[in-house]
Amino acid sequence: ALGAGGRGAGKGLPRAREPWGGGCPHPGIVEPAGTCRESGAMLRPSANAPIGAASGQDAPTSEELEQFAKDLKHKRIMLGFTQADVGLALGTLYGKMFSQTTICRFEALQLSFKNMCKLKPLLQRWLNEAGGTPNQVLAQARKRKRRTSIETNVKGTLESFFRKCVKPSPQEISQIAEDLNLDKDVVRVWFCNRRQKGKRLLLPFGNEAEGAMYDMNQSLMPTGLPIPVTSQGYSLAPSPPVYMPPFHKAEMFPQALQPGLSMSNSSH
DNA sequence: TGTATGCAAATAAGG
DNA sequence: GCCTTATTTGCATAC
Repeated sequence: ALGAGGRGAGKGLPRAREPWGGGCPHPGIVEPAGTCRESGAMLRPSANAPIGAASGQDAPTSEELEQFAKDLKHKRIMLGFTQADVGLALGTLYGKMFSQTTICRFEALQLSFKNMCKLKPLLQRWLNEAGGTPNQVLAQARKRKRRTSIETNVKGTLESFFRKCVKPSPQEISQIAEDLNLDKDVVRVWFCNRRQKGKRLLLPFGNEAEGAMYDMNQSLMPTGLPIPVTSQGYSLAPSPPVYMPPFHKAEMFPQALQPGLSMSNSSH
């Protein structure tokens, strides 16, 4: 199945790689959503202060994390492991698998400070034992549900449902899931995330006209294409799977939506 | 082929 | 059990 995930990724708008000292008030760690907003998890300690709230008593300083990330990368390369190897090893050795992406972001200091602190012990352990041979493999290395890739046309259909009703009832969700042959939870989470996205997209532009289009408690009148209706009374996607979201401005200025993106377009 | 990154699915926490 | 909000994590893909 083709996910919508990465098309266009890595191109023109690189996620700001805050090099632990950039313009952000919290230099170093890239915040998850990328803004410098003051979130508890994102609070970054001052250069020399130990982190208190981030991850417990002996949380590392940002300098320590930075050094550790460097060491990790260095040793990994020395030993001939790829980022994917490391992520896999964490799963087979310690029961918590990670993707190449996560390892990459750890090395590049692109995770939140809190997240860095959380992952460090595992990676530290791997680092300490990397030279040896794995002696035990955990059967269940993956706990997190595998990410579902929703096909583009199915997404289009979901968007159509969403435009008609942003908050379907559990029964409606079940029906939609059945219609689309998706897991009910996948549909439920999709609507949650979609509502979240809608709100996020509205923020940078205040309550402009587009904002008025979005009411969390109201079904929306489709503004554009007619939407076919199933026998159950739910609309089906219009044949063109491509949905033009009502938040055009946001789409035009993704930096504003991805706070992690730097307007200065820092390159890596 | 390994790494970097946009977008969004999944999860955590609190209500 | 479901919601919202915040955050973590990975798929897909460009480099």
